[in-house]
Amino acid sequence: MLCLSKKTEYALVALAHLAEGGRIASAREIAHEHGLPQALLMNILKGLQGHGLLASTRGVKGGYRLARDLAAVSLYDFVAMVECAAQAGGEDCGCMEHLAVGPELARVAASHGPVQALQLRLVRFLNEVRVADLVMPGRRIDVPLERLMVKR
Amino acid sequence: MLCLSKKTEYALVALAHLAEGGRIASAREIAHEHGLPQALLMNILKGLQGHGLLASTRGVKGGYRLARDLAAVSLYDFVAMVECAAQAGGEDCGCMEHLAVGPELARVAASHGPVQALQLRLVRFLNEVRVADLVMPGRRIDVPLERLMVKR
DNA sequence: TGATATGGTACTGCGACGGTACTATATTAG
DNA sequence: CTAATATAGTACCGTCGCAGTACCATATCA
Repeated sequence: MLCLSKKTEYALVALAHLAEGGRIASAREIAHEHGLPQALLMNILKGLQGHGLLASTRGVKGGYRLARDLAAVSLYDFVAMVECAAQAGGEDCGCMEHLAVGPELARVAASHGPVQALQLRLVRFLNEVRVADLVMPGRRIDVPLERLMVKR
Repeated sequence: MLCLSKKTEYALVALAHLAEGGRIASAREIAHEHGLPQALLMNILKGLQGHGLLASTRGVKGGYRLARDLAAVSLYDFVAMVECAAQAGGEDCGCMEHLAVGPELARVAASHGPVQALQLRLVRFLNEVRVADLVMPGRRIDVPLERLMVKR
């Protein structure tokens, strides 16, 4: 139902890097500094740019910088952006459509299934946590050696 | 980092079924009643039995029944049991070892990485929610037609 | 003894994830 | 103008875990 992958992990590290000082940084710089696979990170950042979370500048002194206030971005939105980076086209790539939000939430809660109950809690959690709560200037950035995973 | 799969979903439905009246029920009965794949559900229930969440009785009038108070089981424990059902042997199959709990939590929080911050929130969430909060007698049980999923 | 049920184990198809490669385009420096 | 750097876009691939199946052993009830 919920899958937070390495992409999310990498994206989070990159965001922390960018948030620290608000400066512009290239994918290569970020990747090398934190030991992330460069090519993969580039793809992830491309996706985040397509979703409007990052702004990009091409060319020699180019790179990525934050385009939105991280305090205004919920974990829900973030996961949606990262995990659905593939389809950069539309706003809503639909990969989180099953997790009802907003007006749908009431409808879901009313159906009262155990799965729906979990869904409800999950969405609430994801909406409450802001990316800024996780990624804050001054935090120590490091990538865990082992995967922080429940299973896989 | 976190992966709630169909197994979790099915297990939740089964638990709801068993909680409703506290009666014994066979895997076949549960599977047929809620349209779950029978063979798969059997495997899942076997796993939960191995972890002590369910008690089983063989034979004609046999089946599964709850063995623990669901109000005492956190979502964290539950996910660990379901997702790690494969290794029924030991208590701790280790698949959630990366998500620090208890005394480890402080250590994790101190390291202050963005990933650790997320980890912290996640573990808190998983520990706060009790299975009984999701699975309650009287709830309507139904399996969603579409997968309630964030991605996969 | 036969039917029903779990226990255990082994197997499999498929798709997503993690990661790579290549080409095009834009920007800066010399 | 050219070389270097950087993103944009797209296509590609290997591996691995999930979802699901199958089979045999064992226990219980009628």
